[in-house]
Amino acid sequence: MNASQSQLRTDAAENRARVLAVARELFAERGLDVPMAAIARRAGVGVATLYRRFPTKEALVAEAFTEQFAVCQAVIEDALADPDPWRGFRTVIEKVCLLQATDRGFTAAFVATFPEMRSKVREHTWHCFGELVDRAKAGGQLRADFSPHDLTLVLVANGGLAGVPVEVAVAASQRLVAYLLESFRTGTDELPPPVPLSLDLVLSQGRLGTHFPMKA
Amino acid sequence: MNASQSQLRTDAAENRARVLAVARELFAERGLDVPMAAIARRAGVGVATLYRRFPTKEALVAEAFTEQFAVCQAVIEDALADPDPWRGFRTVIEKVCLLQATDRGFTAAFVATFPEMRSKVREHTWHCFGELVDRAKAGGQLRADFSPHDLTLVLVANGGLAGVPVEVAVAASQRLVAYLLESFRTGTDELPPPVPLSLDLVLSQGRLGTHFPMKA
DNA sequence: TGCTAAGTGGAGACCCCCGTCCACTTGCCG
DNA sequence: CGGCAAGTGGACGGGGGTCTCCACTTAGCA
Repeated sequence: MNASQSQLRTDAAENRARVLAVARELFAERGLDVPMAAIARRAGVGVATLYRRFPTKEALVAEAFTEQFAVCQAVIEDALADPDPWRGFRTVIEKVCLLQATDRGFTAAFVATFPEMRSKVREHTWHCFGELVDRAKAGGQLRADFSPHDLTLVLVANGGLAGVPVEVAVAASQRLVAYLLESFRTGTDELPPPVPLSLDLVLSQGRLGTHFPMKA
Repeated sequence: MNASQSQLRTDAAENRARVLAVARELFAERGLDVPMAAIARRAGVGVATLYRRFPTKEALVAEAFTEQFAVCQAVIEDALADPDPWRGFRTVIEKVCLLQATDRGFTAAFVATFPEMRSKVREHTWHCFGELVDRAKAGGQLRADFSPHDLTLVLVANGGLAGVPVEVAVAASQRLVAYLLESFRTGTDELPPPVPLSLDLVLSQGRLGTHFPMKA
């Protein structure tokens, strides 16, 4: 897992770890647009050290968020193991949205690094979620016209909360999610057709203009 | 209304108008972070001309969006005139969200300039919406625990769509809004308490970190 | 303990953006 | 049609970001 760390000198390994910790902290607090210099300063190292360990800012971001993404994946797989498909479905959305609301950099990092992830992994996760959706529909608790793309929709909408203070964002996210889940479950009205808001589409834009100021 | 324009030389007035048009276009397409130089180039003028007419980028943004904000206000007031309070309520949300989805700069401009608006106007608009909410509740079509702050929640969530290509954003926004309206109307489940996501709170942060890259 | 390769920090190259300044051009009134 | 105030464009100052370079320090093996 950490072949890179094992051949590092011990002090270097410590620095690397501290940098990563600080990066996660700052990204969560302030979003991805914190300057590399700020991370370096807070970690008590020079900028060069950052760039020695992570060739680019994007690489640092990717490394800083792999943990969170792994959590997301685990959340989905756990949900599949749940005998109650609706509870599984609901939990996935709740947990992922909570993660997103808690960490200001989450959405942008997701957009910036997800395309890089081995597409096997992406497809697998996506497939699992599809499975979950199907089961929940079969159980009759999820509306039949729910589309898996609606997950992306939820993510994007919930991502709009980045930018309000975290405590507020969490509460707001919970209320938003509650509203949406209610529609997903009890809904009977006709909806506009599901939007093929595929992840790929959202991600494709590279950096997304106004929205995800991760530079490039 | 245009005391400023009337004493402009005719060529200058034309330039001013063209700049404004181009600004609206680019802000809508790419968000507020288009460089002033880009606007100048596309308008066929030099940067100095921009700064001669608009002391600062923020001023240009404000001017470019006053129209849209006036529309929003009109939408709310029209809705109050509607005899069917639920239809009024629904229409407000639909129209405002459509506006927002159509224009990439909308959300950021709103955040950047709304605090500047004469607070009389803000309060009035806000008051009107509250009225609308009360009526819709009295009519029994809007769930009793809907909070006017939920409007902000909708705006923020829908604002998350800035950053996807416009056509997609519009369709996605429509579906999102449909989901939410369904909850607002038919909802019966208990929700987490309404979040005091007041406009002021959202706006207070000055520039909102990752999310609203309007510089300052 | 001494030597060396690994590690380090900070200056600075490079780029992009906002906003200013000033020498030049041009509409328009008399 | 001539003169001047209004208008103009592009170079430039200042700031802030990413990433590089290089002279110096230090861990850790023999």
